[in-house]
Amino acid sequence: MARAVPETHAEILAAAGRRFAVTGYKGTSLQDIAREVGVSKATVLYHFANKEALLSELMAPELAAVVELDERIAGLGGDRAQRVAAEGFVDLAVRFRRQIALLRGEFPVLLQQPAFAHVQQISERLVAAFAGHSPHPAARVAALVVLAGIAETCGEFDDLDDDELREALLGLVRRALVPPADPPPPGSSSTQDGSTTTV
Amino acid sequence: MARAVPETHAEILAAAGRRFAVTGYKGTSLQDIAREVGVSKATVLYHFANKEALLSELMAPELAAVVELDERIAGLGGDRAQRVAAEGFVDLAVRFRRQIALLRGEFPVLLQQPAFAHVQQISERLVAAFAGHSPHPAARVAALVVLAGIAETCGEFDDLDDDELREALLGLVRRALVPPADPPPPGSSSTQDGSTTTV
DNA sequence: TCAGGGTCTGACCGATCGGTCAGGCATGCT
DNA sequence: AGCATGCCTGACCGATCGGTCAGACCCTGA
Repeated sequence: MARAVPETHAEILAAAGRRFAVTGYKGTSLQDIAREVGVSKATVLYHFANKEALLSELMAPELAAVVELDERIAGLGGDRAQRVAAEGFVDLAVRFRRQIALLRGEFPVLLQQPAFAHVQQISERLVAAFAGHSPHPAARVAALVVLAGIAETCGEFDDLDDDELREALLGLVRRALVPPADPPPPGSSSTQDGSTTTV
Repeated sequence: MARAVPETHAEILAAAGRRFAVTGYKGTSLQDIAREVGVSKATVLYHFANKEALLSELMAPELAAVVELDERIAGLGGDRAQRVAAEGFVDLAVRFRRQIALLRGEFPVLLQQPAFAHVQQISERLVAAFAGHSPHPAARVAALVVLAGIAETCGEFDDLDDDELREALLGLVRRALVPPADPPPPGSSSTQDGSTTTV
């Protein structure tokens, strides 16, 4: 009531971000968002075509950054692709950790929605780059686990500043990922492949 | 139609598992489950008090295993706790990867439900054990990322058999987690702490 | 033959969801 | 003064949700 300047659009966006972060996308109703802003649900739908439009406008900067990282990786060979992907992804995770946090546990749902259709393919390419384009189980498992783990948890470290978190994540990635180097000999399945990581 | 033996209970449970795995807990309706079995929704609610009862009966064995792991870790010091937790958790992840997969992206929601209330505390203790009870950011970040990453993705490696997956996960955990050993000197924030992991 | 319990069902309930719509109310231009 | 436009609203829509309930259909044991 008595809204000086029609900044309602931005207020709705901010409220949606806050609610999504707490109760998730599917778990947040337009009514919830409207209540938090202090307007009617119809007003939310006056400013945004539908619920999904709200989400994609909220995620636009992050989406653009991911697309840009994907383009930077495209065409790079195993070794360089892995390094660029790892450092680029850690950077995104740190910069956007608040926004990523609000997708907690909703990646599967969101990737199915039209606005995020191509993100599915991008994330697959990212995982492949993390694995250094290696088909070896150890490389693939490490790549997916680390990537998903970072995406899922980067918003939880409120007590760390950006530099501390980046440092910790980069260290983890360097230790965890297996170098693409020369593919291990097939046949023997349980070779103890020691340590030697360091991206 | 023409149900020889009343194995409906088990069929509903199995169908619920399948549906939850695809569309998630919140994204699956009792109607969906009933349709898959070929019975009415009322039948589902005849065999199970409510939707949550369905989930907790579905997860009973996994829950028991996690509780048992938690008890095994209790009272162990940093070094031993980390090794036991890591190997125990990897073992659970491999054994129950199908069941864990059906919780994809629903851990936050599920942990809030009464039937899973104490799992929240258990998982916190597990993360602490993964970090070797170390407060160092590198240890905490590695612990949470790896644990969440494994939980989130262990159901995705359909092409790997149990031994292959266990091998890959154990390798990853040994590389990624930082040993609790002697706590690093506070003050300097950006020490390159090399490699040397091996749980 | 009949009673009773286990199994299953359609019809129904209140709540909530995302979304639509006609209209109210200011403001500013002509 | 009259009119258009932007912003906002309450009332309403059909769909779907989890859950309830009275009764129908078997099978079994007395």
